[in-house]
Formats: sequence, C-alpha cells, structure tokens
Amino acid sequence: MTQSELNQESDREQNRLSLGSMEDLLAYRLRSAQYLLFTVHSEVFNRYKITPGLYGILIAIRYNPGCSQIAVCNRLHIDSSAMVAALDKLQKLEFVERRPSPNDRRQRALYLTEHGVAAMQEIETEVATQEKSLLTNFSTSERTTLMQLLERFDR
Amino acid sequence: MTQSELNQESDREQNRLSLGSMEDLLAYRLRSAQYLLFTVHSEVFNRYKITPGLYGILIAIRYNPGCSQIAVCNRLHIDSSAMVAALDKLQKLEFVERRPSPNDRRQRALYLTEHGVAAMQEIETEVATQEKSLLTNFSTSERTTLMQLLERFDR
DNA sequence: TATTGTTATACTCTATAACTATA
DNA sequence: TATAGTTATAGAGTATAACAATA
Repeated sequence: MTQSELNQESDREQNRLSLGSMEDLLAYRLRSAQYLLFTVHSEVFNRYKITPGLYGILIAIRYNPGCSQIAVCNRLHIDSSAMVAALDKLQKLEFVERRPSPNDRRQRALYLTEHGVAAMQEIETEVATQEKSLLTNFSTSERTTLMQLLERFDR
Repeated sequence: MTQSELNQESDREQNRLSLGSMEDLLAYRLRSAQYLLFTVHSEVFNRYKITPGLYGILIAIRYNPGCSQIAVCNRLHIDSSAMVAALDKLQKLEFVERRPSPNDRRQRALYLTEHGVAAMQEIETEVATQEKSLLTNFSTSERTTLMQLLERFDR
C-alpha cells in the first residue's frame, strides 16, 4: 500500500479533509457549531413532529400571544407566503390557533393552544437541558463570554 | 391611538418581537449570527453564481486536489446524490473538473480548473475582507476568544 | 393606495431507493 | 459482498407574482 493510499485510508476513517483558510472563517465556525446543535436537538424536534424553523415560530407566538403573522415573518426573516404553510402545519398539529384580530380585520391574532403551551414547556426544557450538557466542558465565564460575543452580531 | 396600537407600531418599525428564553439559547445566537454573515457574503456568492454550499465544496477541492466525491461528502455532511448535482453545476461554471482516479476506477478525482483557481482566489479574498469589516468593533483578543470557543464545538 | 394573508407556481435542497461499474 | 458514483423521485424549504379583503 503506497503512502498516498494510506492517506486516503486515514481520510476515510477520520472524515477529515483539510478546509484550509475556511477553517479560520467565522462563517464556517458558526455553521459548524450550529450543525452540531442542530444534530443534538433534532431528536426532540422529530418527536414533536416539528423543525427548528417551526420551533422558532412557536417561540415567537409563545412570547407574543396575539401577534400577527407579518410580525412573526419580520422577526424571523420568513416570507409571508411560507408562513401560511408553516402555520397550517402547526394548526394541524393543534399547537397554534389563528383568531380574528380585534384591531385590524386583515390580521390574524396568533395563539398557542393549551396543547401547544404544554408541549412547548416540555420542548423548551429538553432543549435547554441538551444545551447545558453540550456546554459541560465550558466554564461559566466561558459561556457568558461566548453568548455576549455572539449577541454583538444581532442586527 | 391606544397604547397597544403604539406597541404594534413600534414592533413594526423595529421588527422586534421578544423571543423570550430563545434569546439565551446558543443555537439561536449561532443561527442569528450566521444569518448576518450569510447576508453579507451573499452578494459575492451571487456575483460568481455560487451558494455557500457550493463554496464549501470548492474550498474542499481547492485544499485537497484529487480528492474523491465521497471524501467531500463525508467532510461536509453532504449526501452523495446531492453531490452529483452540485458538481454538475460547478462543472458547468467551469470551476471544477472530474478526472478518472489513478488508484480506483470507481472514483473521480476532483480538481479546480485554472478558471476555478483564479475565481477562488478572488472570492476567498473578498469573503475574508468582508469578515474583517464585520469584526471591526471586536478587539484582537475578542476575535481569537470567539474563534477558539467556537472551535471547541468541532466534532 | 398600501397592507395582510392567501394561492399558485417554480426553483432549490435534501433524502431515499435502485442501479452500474468497479473493488 | 461492499463501495463510488449516478439516476429518478419525492418532500421540504424558499421566493415571486397575483389576488381578495381590509385599511
């Protein structure tokens, strides 16, 4: 077996091609860390038949009961036509209600159902627990530093 | 105008519904920061008719000339059938060549074309410049801290 | 006139299964 | 038997334009 064949073998086992300068890119590091979080959380999301995107919508409604669809769209950078399909799904899962808005008859006021509230409490707890266990080898000050640095990219 | 109408008005202007506990989630902060980076880089990617995903593939090939498709798939968590379409695009853009592998006739050895090498030099420079300008209000030590913390999520 | 939500549509991304040629 | 690459296909996500109801 030649040296180049050995390298290929080792690559295959480790799944580790070099990505050169990309490994020093913030965009790559963010994507890479997010991929890990996504993988860890996906089991919970699957169990409740939602996705990270739908989870964001549920959170927005949970903390802003009665908000309009467009408000959620703007906050989460979701297209208004995509929001229709997403809410249809969440309504079918009986997590969300669309009620007529008292202020503006064009708008729908969004609310979690009782079932939605209960499910969200469970999901939020599980997600938070998973994050904590992912951060066990980070000190308290490292965690706050990381969060504070990331917050500075908000907007 | 009532107080609730004022709140709605202010929400609309600021696009700022509260996301409650989600704002303390690492997963949310990562996604949020990544969205900003994605937005900033998208103009460059559009100009070269590529996407962040295709950029990752180009980088992998650039730093591992002659690598197989499956090696890139494994490194970047891309499905092998999706890789076919991605490489078809990159070949049509004349960024990439698929050559027969000398070691294993099942494999294709991937290489950047001359045009691909030139384009990648330009793109990598622009991307790095954009990141630098995004990080202007971070001190040198803040930047290294951020990157080192994020690296610890790598696998 | 402008905005909210909807539909229709199209395009991309992703994932699965079945196939081929090679090992 | 197993692997690399391909095709076909179906599902999800995303974006655009046109529309009805309402402001």
